[in-house]
Amino acid sequence: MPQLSSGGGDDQGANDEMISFKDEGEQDEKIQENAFTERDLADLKSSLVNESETNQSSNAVRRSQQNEHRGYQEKHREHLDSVSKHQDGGMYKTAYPGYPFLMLPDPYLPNGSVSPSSNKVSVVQQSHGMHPLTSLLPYSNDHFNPSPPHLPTDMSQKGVHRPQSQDISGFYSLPPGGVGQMPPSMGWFSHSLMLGPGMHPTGIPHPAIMPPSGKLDHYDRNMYAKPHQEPKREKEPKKPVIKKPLNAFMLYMKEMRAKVIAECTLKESAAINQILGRRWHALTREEQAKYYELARKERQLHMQLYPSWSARDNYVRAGKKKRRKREKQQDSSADPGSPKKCRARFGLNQQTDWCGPCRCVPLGLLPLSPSSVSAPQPLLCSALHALISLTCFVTHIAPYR
DNA sequence: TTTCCTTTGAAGGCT
DNA sequence: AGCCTTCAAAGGAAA
Repeated sequence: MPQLSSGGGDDQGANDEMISFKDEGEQDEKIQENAFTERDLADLKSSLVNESETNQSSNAVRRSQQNEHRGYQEKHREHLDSVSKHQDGGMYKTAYPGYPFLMLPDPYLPNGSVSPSSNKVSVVQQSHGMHPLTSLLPYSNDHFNPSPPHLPTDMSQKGVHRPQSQDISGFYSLPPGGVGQMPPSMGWFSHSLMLGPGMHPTGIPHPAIMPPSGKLDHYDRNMYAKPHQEPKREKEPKKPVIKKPLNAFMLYMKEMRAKVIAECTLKESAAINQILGRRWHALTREEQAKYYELARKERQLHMQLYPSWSARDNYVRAGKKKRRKREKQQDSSADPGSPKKCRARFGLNQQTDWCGPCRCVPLGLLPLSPSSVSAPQPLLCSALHALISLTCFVTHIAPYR
């Protein structure tokens, strides 16, 4: 992972982003060619720009929380400034002044996430005595403890997912509602920078560690306990799963999903993701840069916490999926009217297909399923697509040109 | 209960 | 180097 080879603010990471931006530039051109109207763009941009205002006005509870945060933020600003200097030459302070306090949900916690636009904002969590600020930070530090009983001092100690530590087990004996339940959020800086001197970040359980079930509810505090400490367990705890760090788009999705759901009254994630994908392309580079930078920090912290982790570790379904894909390809080669081929044949973009993103005609209504489209039917499919595309253009695209 | 859908980006493997 | 595959999140739908 070359982009992580150096400490914060590494040039390699910047290069990566330059590449990304180059791609984005190409994508911007694509967008202009595609069916994105100026009105769409304006709406999207204005909505993005005004998001914070909207959030504030629409969520009194959160506003009060933010007021509460302010003092805490200022309290920590000096600390964070020094952090910025160490990690990024203070870039966050200058480029993204509020960065560490971005209300991004935890990228690793499926249940405890908190987002500015999310309706999952948990007042309950804060009522448990947690400082509200903690919900604003991008990482979880479920096991944050200002005075942990056993501080691992061995800097060579690696990934916390290894069930080797009585050191770690101490973090799980925190009472419910205490700091041990601090939800999503302590950011990339938290482990290494907020736990006090002597605390190595890799000595702390991390939210990226997920139980095999993927549900944090089932997160067992004894997961890391030595076997002899828990002599009688009906089942041997399975190896916890360390999730991939979220990329820029995933972070953006997490933040914006609730907003899109509210705006579009859609619930189907696939449709929402299509919209979010289009909005992502509509973002300016500066707006995207915020998420690229967050993602870079995610990767950096993830690598610090789990140096030996590989994305390959989670390729559990590889064999299964490969097999299925091969079978599908075989089916599709036998069936010239498969959806993908059909769409490709008639020049409908797989990603921006009008039938999909605008949802004016559910794809499911099209005769595109392999079972229903056979060799002689592409003509019908073509005609339908032409009709649908025309209708879609007239109703959704043309009026805004 | 499990898998699919749908998006973008990162990473790893293969050619 | 370029391509392909998988997985990150999300939750309803389908199998």
